[in-house]
Amino acid sequence: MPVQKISKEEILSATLDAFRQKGYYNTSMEDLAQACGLHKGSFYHHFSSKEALMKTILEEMRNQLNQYVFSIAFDEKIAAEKRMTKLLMLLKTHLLAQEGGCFIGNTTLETAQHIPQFADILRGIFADWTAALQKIYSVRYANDVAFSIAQQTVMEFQGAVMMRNLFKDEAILQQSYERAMQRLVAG
Amino acid sequence: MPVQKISKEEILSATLDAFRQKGYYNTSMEDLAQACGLHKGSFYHHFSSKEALMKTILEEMRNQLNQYVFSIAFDEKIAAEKRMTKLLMLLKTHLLAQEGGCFIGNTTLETAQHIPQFADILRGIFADWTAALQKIYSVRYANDVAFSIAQQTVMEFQGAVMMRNLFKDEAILQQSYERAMQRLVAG
DNA sequence: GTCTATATCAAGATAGAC
DNA sequence: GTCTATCTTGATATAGAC
Repeated sequence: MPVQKISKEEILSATLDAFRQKGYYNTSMEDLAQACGLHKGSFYHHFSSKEALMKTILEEMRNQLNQYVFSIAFDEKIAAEKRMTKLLMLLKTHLLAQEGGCFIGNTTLETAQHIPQFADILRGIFADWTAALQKIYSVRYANDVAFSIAQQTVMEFQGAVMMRNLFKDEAILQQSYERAMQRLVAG
Repeated sequence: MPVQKISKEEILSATLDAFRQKGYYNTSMEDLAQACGLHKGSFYHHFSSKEALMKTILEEMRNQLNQYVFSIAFDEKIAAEKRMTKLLMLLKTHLLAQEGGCFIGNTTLETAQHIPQFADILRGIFADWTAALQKIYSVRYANDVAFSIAQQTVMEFQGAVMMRNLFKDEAILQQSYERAMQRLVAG
């Protein structure tokens, strides 16, 4: 009898990396299977389709971000600046691990226009993200202003990741982090 | 003898729209041919491959942007605020016409990591774009600061287009335009 | 649960008639 | 220059042995 080569969590992690590096449409089921050390046929035992896999990854990503990253914003025992630093650092760990761009941003641009299932989850992630930053910025600004600045920080992050990858210049991302922080302490 | 159904310019324009709406990998040669009112086989008479077509579109886009959009930034006879308004308005016309996101941003995220030919042109476009905004911001800031703010404006634009499309909210883009302007007049 | 083999289909690309 | 027909490849997905 065959041995279990890989767990569900490992599959989600390995295929997430594959998608991050090559994008949704340009990653084949063959690529995904190989990333898991499986043969193509075996992969279908775990996920019935590429779309089903991606949907699971997106839902899992949303849960992880809420549980481990965005939750920090609401911990009022910690100073706002500290919360911001921590949140920005963790965003990097969760969204920019390994090579490739921001998985959430890439997937949004590639699929949100024509795969409503994905768009719904992605909207949820961006809404949670914005709400978390809004919570932090709200120590300095009225709620509506804080929301607007939070949105700006999210947008700038997305653009910064793109430019960082295109120009291979880590400083671009770093500067956008500093601006996010300045809006909190200087503003 | 058959009639010329479509000119090179018309092909570039029609296929640009197709790519904008469905992305690079998710747009087939069949899609591209149909967008031109041609049959698949006929399309190869004009372009030898999808990659060759996209490369031509990107080069043409770079020329058009320089000629009709970015050039405005260097016209010192016009007031800086006026130049900014005009440039932002024209960016919309050239990059966000019709449905779909920002053609340049989408193509960058989808292809720049693994198609160096495209990455080179895209880097050129973003460099020109940043230099144009830097020129305008330089009426108020030292050159290095102006560069940094220009970069920020580009990144925010990219993120704003993404969020606008995801949330179907035109105001998101409008707000980022206003911030780009405020950095020039308030700062 | 994983493997090999295969069915099915769409995509990129070419050939030759008109 | 455009058409139809076809080749070839690669991708999604399934079947059945182990």
